Amino acid sequence: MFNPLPNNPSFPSLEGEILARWKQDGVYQKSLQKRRDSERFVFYEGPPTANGMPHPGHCLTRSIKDLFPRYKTMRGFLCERKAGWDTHGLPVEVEVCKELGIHSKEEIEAYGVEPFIHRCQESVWRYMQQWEALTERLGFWVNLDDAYVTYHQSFVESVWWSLKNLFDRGLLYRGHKIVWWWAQGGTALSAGEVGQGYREVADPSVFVELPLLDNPEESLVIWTTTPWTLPSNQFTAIHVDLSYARVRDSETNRVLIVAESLVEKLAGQFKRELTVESTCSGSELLGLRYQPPFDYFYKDQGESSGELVEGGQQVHQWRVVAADFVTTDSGTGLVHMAPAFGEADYEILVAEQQRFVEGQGPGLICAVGPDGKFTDVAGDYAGRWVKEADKDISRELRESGRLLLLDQYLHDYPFCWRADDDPLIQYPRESWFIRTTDFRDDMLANNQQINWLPDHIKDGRFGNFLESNVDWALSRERFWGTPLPVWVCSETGQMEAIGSYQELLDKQGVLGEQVWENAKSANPDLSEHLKVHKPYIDAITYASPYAEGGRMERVSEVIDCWYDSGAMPFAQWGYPQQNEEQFKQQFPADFISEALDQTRGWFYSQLAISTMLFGTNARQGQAQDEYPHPYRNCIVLGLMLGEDGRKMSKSKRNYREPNEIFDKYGADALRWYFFANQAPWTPIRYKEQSIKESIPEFLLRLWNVFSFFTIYANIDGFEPENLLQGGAGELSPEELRTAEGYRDVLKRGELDQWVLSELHSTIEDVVVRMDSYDNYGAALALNEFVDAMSNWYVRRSRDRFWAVEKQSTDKLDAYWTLYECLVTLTKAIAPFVPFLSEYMWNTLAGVFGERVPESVHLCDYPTAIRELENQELSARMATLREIASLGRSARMNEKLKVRQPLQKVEVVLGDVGWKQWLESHDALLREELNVKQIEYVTDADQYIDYLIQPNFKRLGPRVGKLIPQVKAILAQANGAELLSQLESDGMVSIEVEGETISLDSEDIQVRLQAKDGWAAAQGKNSVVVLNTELTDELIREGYARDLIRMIQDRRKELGCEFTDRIDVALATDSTLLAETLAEHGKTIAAETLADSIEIGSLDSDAVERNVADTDISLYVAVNR
RNA sequence: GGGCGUAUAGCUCAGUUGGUUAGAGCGCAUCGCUGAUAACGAUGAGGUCCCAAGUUCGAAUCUUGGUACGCCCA
Repeated sequence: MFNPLPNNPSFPSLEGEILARWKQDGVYQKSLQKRRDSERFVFYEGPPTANGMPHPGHCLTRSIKDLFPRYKTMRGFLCERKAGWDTHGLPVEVEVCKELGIHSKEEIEAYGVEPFIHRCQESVWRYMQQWEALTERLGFWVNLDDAYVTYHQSFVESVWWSLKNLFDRGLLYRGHKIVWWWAQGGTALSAGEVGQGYREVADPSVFVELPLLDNPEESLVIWTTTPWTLPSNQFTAIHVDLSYARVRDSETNRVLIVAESLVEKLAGQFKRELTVESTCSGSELLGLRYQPPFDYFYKDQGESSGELVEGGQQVHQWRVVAADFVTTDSGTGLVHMAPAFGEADYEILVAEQQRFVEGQGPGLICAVGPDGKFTDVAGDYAGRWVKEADKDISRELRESGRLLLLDQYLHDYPFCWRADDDPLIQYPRESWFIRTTDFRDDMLANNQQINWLPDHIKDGRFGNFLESNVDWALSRERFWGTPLPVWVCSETGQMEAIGSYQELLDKQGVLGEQVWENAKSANPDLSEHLKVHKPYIDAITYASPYAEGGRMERVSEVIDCWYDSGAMPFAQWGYPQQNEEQFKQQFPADFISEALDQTRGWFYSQLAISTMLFGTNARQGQAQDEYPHPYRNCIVLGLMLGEDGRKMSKSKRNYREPNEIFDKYGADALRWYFFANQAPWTPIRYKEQSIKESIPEFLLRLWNVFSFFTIYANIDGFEPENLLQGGAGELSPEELRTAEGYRDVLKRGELDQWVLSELHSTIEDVVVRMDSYDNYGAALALNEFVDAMSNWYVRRSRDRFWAVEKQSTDKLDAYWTLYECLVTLTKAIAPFVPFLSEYMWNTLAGVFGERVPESVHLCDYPTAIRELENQELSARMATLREIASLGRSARMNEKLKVRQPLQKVEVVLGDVGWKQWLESHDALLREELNVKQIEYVTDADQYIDYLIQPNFKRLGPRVGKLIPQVKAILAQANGAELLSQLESDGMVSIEVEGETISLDSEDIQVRLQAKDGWAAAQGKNSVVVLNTELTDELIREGYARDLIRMIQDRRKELGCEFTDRIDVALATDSTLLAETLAEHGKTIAAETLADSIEIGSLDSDAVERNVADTDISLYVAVNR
C-alpha cells in the first residue's frame, strides 16, 4: 500500500524532510559512487565570494549549475562538483577598512599590514554559513567540504606556477597604466568605485592655439576641459577621414586649422568671423609639427628624435598623429593628447613608441606627481594642486596670446566616493601586464569552438571583446591578494619569477622565513596559508645570482583576483605541484554557467589563461591541446531584475530574500520558475507572484494526479510490489513488463496507448533538448505532458478507476498505465525539481523497499521507447480533443450548459479519412459532449463553406509569382465540388495565365467556415454543429441532472460523509418535476444516496433554490 | 560616442530554416464540475507583433534606417 499523501501538501516542509534524508543517507555521495567508473562530465564552479550575502541572482546560477550535472549524472556520467570560493580582492579590503574606520593605504600601513591581512582572511568567511545554507536548501549538490579556496597555499602556488611560466616566456612585463587616481589618498579606484562618484560640475573650457613650427602664422586649435594637462601635451590627434579647414580669424588675422564641419559653430562660440581659405583631408595634416602650449619639456626635447622601425628618423613628439576616436561632436576636431592623463591618449603614445626602433621612441611626459601636485619640472606651478592651477594656466595662455576662448563647461566628472570634495584625476601608474595581445588570434580560434548559449555571445559581446583585446593589467598596489611572484635584484634590477614556496626556500642565502615563524609561534591559530601572503612573503629574500652581495626582493604588488578565478581549472587541484591526475581528468570543462557580467570576468580570465598556458602556441614541440578549452559549453545567464523590472536593490526592497521564498513556496517552485518561464539568457524578472504561480501551474497539477493515483490504488488494493516479483530494478518499463496483470501496451485501450505514446515522445524530446542545454524547451515539454495526463488521460479514465470490479483487466490496465507514467515522469523531472520527484519516488517506488534504488537521483534517466510512440494516434487524439472543445464552444454560444443533454451533434471533417477512427470513439465523445448521437457528415454544404487555399509552403517554391492567382482561383472555386473531384481523381487542374497547374490533395489546404444560423463552432480540422432542438424528454433528463447537482450541493453544505443516506423532498411550481421524478427518480436517488425522494416537504429546514428558471424548495434530512 | 541585446495580449513570456486565422500562463468575463475538492476544468474577450522604408508571390520572422529600454565599454 502506498503511503497516503497529505491533503494539502506543504512543499517547503516536504523539502525539509527530504533534505534531512539526503544528508543522513549521503545520497549525493552515493550518486557519485554509482558512476565512479563512468565517463566524466566535467563541471567547473565559478567561485562566488562569501564576503557578501547571497541574493536571488545566485539562486538562478546555482539552480542551472545543479540542473545539468544532475541530469548528466542520471544519464550515466560521473560529474564531480567541486565547490570553490573567491576570497581575494579589494572588496574584502574595503569591508575590513569599514570595520576599522579607515580609508587610505597610508592608514592601512599605519594600522599594520600584518593584522590587516589577518582581518581580511577572517572576513572572507563572513557569510559562509548563509552561502552553505542557501546552497543546500536550493538542492544544489556540490562538494562543499572539498572546496577550493583562492587564498590557500596550494591555489596560490598553482597561480605562481602559471605566472612563472608566462614570465619565463617573456609574457609578463612592466608598463604604465592610466588609472583613476585619488591623489589625496594615494590610491587607484576601481571602475565600480569611480562610477559611484560622478557628479555634474562646471569645468573651464579652453580653446588653445598651437602655432605650426613651419608657419607660425597658422595654428592648430585644440580644446580641453582640463587645462592642467596642457603642460604635459605630447601630440595633437586628428581623424584621417575628416575634412579640415584653414580659416582666417577676422580679429587677429591669423589662420586657424579646425574641422571643416565645425567652422560655423566655432565662429559662433568665438564670436568672430572665420573665413575658410582652403580645406584638406585629415591625412594631409599628419606629421605637422607645432609648438606646445608650454615649453617645460619642449625646451629640452623639442628636437629629440629616434630611428623608425621602417627606417629613417622622426622627432618624438609635438606633431599631428591620427586617432580613430576623434570626432566632431565637441571641440574642434583636433584633440590635445596628454598620454599621462588619459587612457586613449596613452594608447596613442604606445602606438607611436611601436613605430620606433626599440628604445628609440618617445617617453612619457608627466608634469604631475602622484600627490596630484605639479613637480619641479613645471616651473612656477611646482607644488600646486593641479585643479587649483587651472585658472593661472588659462591666464598665462591668454597673456601669451594662445588662448582663443575661455568658457565654462558643464559635465559629469568623478569624485572620490570616500571624500567627495576630492576630484579624481587620471594618472599613470607603473603596472605589470600580461602580453595577452600576442594570443588574440589564438583566443579567437579557441572561442570559435565554444558552444555559447545564446550563440550571439560568441561573435557578439565576447568575440568583440577578444577582438579589441589589450594587454591584461595584472598588478594591484594592494595588500590582500595573490602576491606577484617576482623577485628583483637590489643591485642590477634583474628579475626572476618563483613557481612555488619550496622553490623560494631552496634558493641560495634565503633570509626572512623567521618572520612567518615568529608570527605563527606568537599566534598558533594563524592559518598556514597566510605564509604565502603579504607581509610574510615580502620578508623572504635571497642572494642575487646577478650581483655579488645583491639581494633578491619581491616586488610589492599583488595580482588582479580575476586571474585567480581564471586559474581555477588547474589551481583548484593545486596542479602541477600535486594532483596531476585529477587535473587531466577534469580538463577541460564540459559545462560552465554564470551571468552575463562574467563575459569580461571569469569567461575571459579562464579562456585567456588557458589559451596562453595550454594553447597551440604555448608548448612548441609538445602535444597541442585541441580547442576548445577550458570549457566546451557555456550558458550565459541574463541579469536578474527586481519586481519592478529595475536593478535589484536592497534599499528599494524590490525583491524577496531567497529564504522567504523557500519558506513560503519551496525550492522546487523557485527552480521550476527559473527553468520553465523563459530562456535562461533573457533578463529575468524576479517576481514573487511568478514564483508562486509555478506551484499551481506545474507542481500542484502533478501532485493532483499523483494524489489521485495513490488514493484509488489504495482503495482498490493495487499493489505493484506484490504483482512484481524479484528485483524491481529501477521500475523502468522493462521491469514492469514482468509484473502480474501488466498487459502488453498494444493490447490496452487506446487511451492508455495514447498517454504512453505521449510519455515516450515527451521523454525523447526532453532528452534531445537537455543534451543541447535547452532547459526551457525541456520544461515546456514536461509541462505539456503533465497537462495531457491530468486533463485528458485521468479525466477520461476516471470511471475506469471507479469501476466496481476491483481486479478487472481494464482497471488494471489503467493502474499500470498511470503508474508507469508517474514513475517515468518522476525520473524525468528529477533534475528539475529534485524534491518533489524524490517525494514521489519515495511513495511510488517506496513500496518496493530495498528492491529499488533508495532515491530517484540514483536512477538512470528514462529513455524513450520508440515503438510506443504513435504519431498517428497522437494526431487523432488531438482532433478528438479539438472536437470536444468545439462542442463546448458551440454550447457556450447557444447558452446550452453541458448538463443539458442534446440529441445530436454533427461533425464535419476537413479530412474524411478521420471518420472511421473517430466513430469508434463515439462513446468517449458522447460523454464528453453530453449528446445522444454523433454523426460524421461528409455532405455538409448546408452548414459550412469550404475555403480552399493553396498550401503555400509546398506550392510557393513551385509556382512562385502565380501564387496570388492560384489563391484567387481556389477561393472562387466551388469548394465542395473541388474536393469531391480531388477525392475521386486524386488531383485537379487549374489554368493560370495559360499554364496548367495540377494540384493533389497535399497542395491545398481546406478551411471550414461555418455558415451563419447554425449552432456551430469551427476549428482547424473540423466543424461541430449542434442540433439545438430540445425534446421534452431531453429537457427532463437535463432537469434530472440539475436536481442531482442541487442535492449534491446540499449534501456538501450539510457536511455529509460520502456514505450518509438522506431523504429528500421537493416543492415547486414547475410541471416538470413529477414527470422527471417518474422517469429519472431512481437515478437521482442512486447518485445522491437518497432513500426517498418525494414531492412535498419534510420536517427539516427548507432551502430555496432556482433550477431551470423555476424556484424550488429543497428539503434534505440526513439519516444518521 | 561605440558594442551587444531587447521591443509580440492588461502583466510575464513563447513563437521552431519567411507560408497567409500569431500562442501559453496569470489576470479579467462567462460557465461548468463537485468521489483529485480550501482543489479543478472549459469557453470567451483582449494584438497596428515599437515605427518607417525595402527584399519577396508571401514578413512578427530577412535587410536598412529610426525610436525606446537594458547591459557592457569609452
